[in-house]
Amino acid sequence: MSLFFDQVYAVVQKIPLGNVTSYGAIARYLGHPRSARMVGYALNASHLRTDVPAHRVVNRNGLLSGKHHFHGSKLMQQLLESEGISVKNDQITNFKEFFWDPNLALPPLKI
DNA sequence: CGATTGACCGAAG
DNA sequence: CCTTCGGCCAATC
Repeated sequence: MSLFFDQVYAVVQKIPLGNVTSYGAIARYLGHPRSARMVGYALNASHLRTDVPAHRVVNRNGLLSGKHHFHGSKLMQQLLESEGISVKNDQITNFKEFFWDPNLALPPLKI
């Protein structure tokens, strides 16, 4: 199993309930600032894992870019709204307030 | 084995 | 403000 994928899952699991983060933020935290696509790819492979709240990960604009990959297109929005996050037109309102940056909240992996 | 494709991001024009 | 482009790396064709 790829270590990078596993790292992604570990970070996503640490996202506090009611907060969201972006693919790029996770990628940067893992030391791959320009491998945000790999984060998305990793989440695509997280279909089997129920312990990975992928709905809390959106793109840098707060847009639900991955909603199509959920069981239902509206499931992602419903999950976010159930956590107190408002979603309008596939976009998180006040995204900036709900944003959770692992680079600030978590201790750095490498010194 | 080369080409294409992603749940992306940032910089440049 | 909007569009274009390069980069990143794995999986699929």
